[in-house]
Order: sequence, then C-alpha cells, then structure tokens
Amino acid sequence: MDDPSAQFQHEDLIDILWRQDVDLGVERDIFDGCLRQREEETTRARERELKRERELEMIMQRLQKLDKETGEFLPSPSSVNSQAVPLSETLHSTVFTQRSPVTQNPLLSALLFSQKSQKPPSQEQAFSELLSRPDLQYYLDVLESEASSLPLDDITEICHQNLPEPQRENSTDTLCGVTQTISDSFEVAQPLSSIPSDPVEILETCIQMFSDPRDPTPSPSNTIYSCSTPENQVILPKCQINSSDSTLSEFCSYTINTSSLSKPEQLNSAPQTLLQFEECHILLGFDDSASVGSVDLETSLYAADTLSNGQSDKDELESILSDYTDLLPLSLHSEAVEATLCETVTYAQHQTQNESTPEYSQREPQANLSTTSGAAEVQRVCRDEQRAQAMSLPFGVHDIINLPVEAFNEAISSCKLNHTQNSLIRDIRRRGKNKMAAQSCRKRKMNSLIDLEEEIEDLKREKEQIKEENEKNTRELHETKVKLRKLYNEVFRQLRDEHGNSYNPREYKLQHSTDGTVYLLPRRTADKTNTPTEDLPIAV
DNA sequence: GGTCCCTGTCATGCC
DNA sequence: TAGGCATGACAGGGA
Repeated sequence: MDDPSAQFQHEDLIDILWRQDVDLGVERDIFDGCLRQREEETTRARERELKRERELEMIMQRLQKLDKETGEFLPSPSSVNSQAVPLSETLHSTVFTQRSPVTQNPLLSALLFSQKSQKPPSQEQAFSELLSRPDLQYYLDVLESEASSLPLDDITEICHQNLPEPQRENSTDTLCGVTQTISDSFEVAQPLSSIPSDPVEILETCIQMFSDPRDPTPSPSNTIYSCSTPENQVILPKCQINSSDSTLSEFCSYTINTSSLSKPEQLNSAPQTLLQFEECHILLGFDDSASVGSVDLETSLYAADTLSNGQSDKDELESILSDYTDLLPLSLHSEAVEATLCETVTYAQHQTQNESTPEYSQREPQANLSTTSGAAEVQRVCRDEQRAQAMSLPFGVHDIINLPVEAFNEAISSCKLNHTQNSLIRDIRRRGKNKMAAQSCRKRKMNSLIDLEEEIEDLKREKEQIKEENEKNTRELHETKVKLRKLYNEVFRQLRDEHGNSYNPREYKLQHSTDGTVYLLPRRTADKTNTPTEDLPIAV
C-alpha cells in the first residue's frame, strides 16, 4: 500500500464499489472507516465529558453537604461571579460552568482567578485537568467525611494509606500541585504576606474557609473578592494580613469593606477577632493611639477639619460623637485618644453653645479685650450653677434662662418645687435675663459711642469743607469787587458832559437802579439826600 | 493703694 | 398684671 499508484487504485476501487452499493440503497459512511473511527472517538470523548461532569456535580453536592453541616451556605457561582466580573467572565464558561468544588469556594476562586490575567492559558487547562484527577477527588471525599473530626495531618495520612498504589505515588505530587496553585494565588493576591510553605497548612486554611461557621453571610467571598476590587487593592497590601489566618483576614476585610464600622455589634461579637485585629495592627506597625486611624482616620480628620473651620454645627459634632461612641465598645481606643476626643467634642460643643447663645455672641467684643475677665465671668456663671446644684434644681441654668415663658412656667409647675427653689429659679432667670440685657445695653451704648464718635468725625470733616468753601467764596468775592472797580472806572472815564468834558469821579458817581438803569449822580447831593437832584439824574 | 475697666446685679421705668 | 426690656447706678474683681 506504500505505492501511491496502488493507493489510488485501492481508493478508486472502493469508490467504484460504493457507487454500486449506493445504487443498491446502501450508504457510503458505513464503509468509511476513518469517518466511523472519528465518530467513535467523538462519542467516547462526549461520554468522558459527561462522566467528568457527573463526578464534578457529585463533588459539588458533597461539598455543599459539608457546608450545611457546618451551618454555612456557600454562595452560588453567579453571586460570586457578580462580585468578580473582571476575573471570571472568561473563566465562567470554562471552569464555573463545570461547577468545580474549588470554584465553588470563593476563597479558592478568588485566589486562583485573581491572577487569571497573569496566568497563561495552559495553567487554566492544567487546573481543569487537576480537578479531574481521581486522587484529588479521593482527597476531597476524605475531607468531606473527616474534616470535622480529624486533623488535616490525619486526613492526609488516611489518604496515603487508602489510596491505590498508582494513585498513592502521585498523591503527594497532586497535593503539592494543588497547594502550589493556591500558594501562587496567594503570592499574587498578597505579595507581602507570609505564605505557608507547607501544603498541609495551605489546605488547612482552605478548609477553614470552607467550614467557617462564624459568619453566616458569604464572608469569604466578600473577603477575597473585595480585596480584588480596585478600592481595596490599595488597602490590602498595607494590612499585610497573614494568609494563614483566615479569621483575621476576614475581619480586616470586613472592616475595610464596611470602612465606617457601622456594625459594632458584629465586632463585639467576636472578641477573639478583635484581639486578632489588634494584633494585626501591631503587625502593621500601628501603635495604640493610631489604632483607630485605619478604621476611622477619615472621621478623625474630618472632625479636626470641621473644628478648625470655625466650629462646625452641632449636628456634625453629634454625628462625630456618635461615631466615636459607637467605636468605644470596641476598646480599640487608647485612653489618650479618647480623652482628647472628649475634650475636643466638649470644647466644640461649648463653642457651639456659646455661638448659639446671644449672651456670648454679644459679649464677643468685650471678651476680646480681656481674657481674664472671661475666667471671672465663668466663675460668676458657675455661681448660679452652684446654687442650682445646691438646691437640686431639675433644670440647667441655660434652660432656666433661655426657655420661653410658657415652657418655663409649665416646667416649674410640672416639677414640685418648694418656695426657695421657686424663688431661686426665678432669680436665676431674672438675673440671667438682666445680665443679657445689660450686655446688650452696654453693647448698644458702646455702639452708640462709636456712632457718636463717627458722627463727630463727620461733622469735623463737614466743617472743614464749609470753611474751605467760605474761603473760596471770599476770594471770589474779592476778585469780583476788583473787577467791578475796574469796570466802574472804565465806564466813568468814558462819560462826557455836553461840552465834551469828563466827569470828576470825586464829584459824581454811578448808581445802579433795580430796573437796570444806571444813573450819574453828584456825590455830594447823593451823599446828603441819597436822591437825585433836579439837574440829575443823568442816565448813562 | 489708687485707678481704670469689665462684668454682674439691683432698682426703676416703660411697653 | 406679669414678664421682658432698657438703663442708670453700684459693687466686685482683676490688671
């Protein structure tokens, strides 16, 4: 058959025979050996795939059963995928659809797929093949049945003893392969963490993640997938969470995820976790005073910022205070931080109260004049406070003074006060009101003085302006007189009598009447009678 | 120790 | 008429 011509003749002969058979009603593919062989291979491959899927489903069901025993419900692949879309979109069609027990576990999924982009395709294929290894299946079966009762070392020993000899030879390599895969994932996800070198430790960590009953919510998925989110990728490496401590990493992740610590009761429910968290802070190099920094540093900075911005409003301060009081049961604060916080909030509240009270707002200019007077004022204020406390008054001085009349009367009538208390409370109110009135009065008086001083300055300026105007008018008047004199002399020089002689200015003068007529009057007659003579006037 | 300034308090009148 | 306001006067305390 090596001869090409013979091969051609053989195939040609088959073709001729096929045509004859077709004519007799027989199909060609029955005689096509290659095609039949390919179909058989395809069928076998399909059967193998179905068998593998059945095995994987059995493993999945066993693992789910294991989870139910520990009281934990693993998240569905869809929910896991929803939190790791960029990681699992491409793998979903290959691995997740196989419902792998490893992919069913969020920790392993995240660890394995977090570096999917960095992993070559051959590694994914090797991972798929790894899941189909019967020795690994055997490990998982043993883990399912004995994980709750036996330590992992014993489980490993059982696997070694009960495995068939050929599988036992590869079991260690298989386990090492699995753990190496997980370890690689850890190294990618947490490059700064300390990875257990022992495969047993790594598997133990995985088992803890499988069977951790503390958190009914799918916390592992939150833990790891949240670590893979962009906003937490910055935080996680800083934490340097020990990968072997799943509880610690879970708590840190939860803390990072919540970031506002809005669920302190959950934190209180796990004192051990808190202790580990503190150890985590120690591991991170945080001192006690900064122990709140990572969890509420933003709030602290916000509080400091708002306080530095002119004492923010009371609601914000109360919000901050409530945030800190929520954190207080955590015992994560050092006493120094707590004391500083209390002082800050108290001071801010005092400032807020002062600003809200007209008494203090009106006192501001005077308070700036003397700081020591403020201390004396505090003592005076405390005098009524002490009186109120001594008489066991049910209200504060501030309320006594600032309550409206109706509310005040209702309050003192609702409380059974004796005569002394009633008298004192009314005196306190009267003094307080009068004190505020006196302050207002003094402020008005001061403002009035300031206004009067300003008015004096204005009047002085106005006087100067009038004086300057008067001087100007005097100058202008003088200039006008000079001009008028010149004009007078000029007109007088031009006057002539009937003989053509000019008039003597010492004997005659010009007089301007109201109708605009100018008369020439003899000076002597005009001076004596102040009326024109018979020979006069002479109109000019 | 006297003086000045600030503040609280009282008394009084007015609204 | 009670309560609040305005204001002069006085006293205490600090600088």
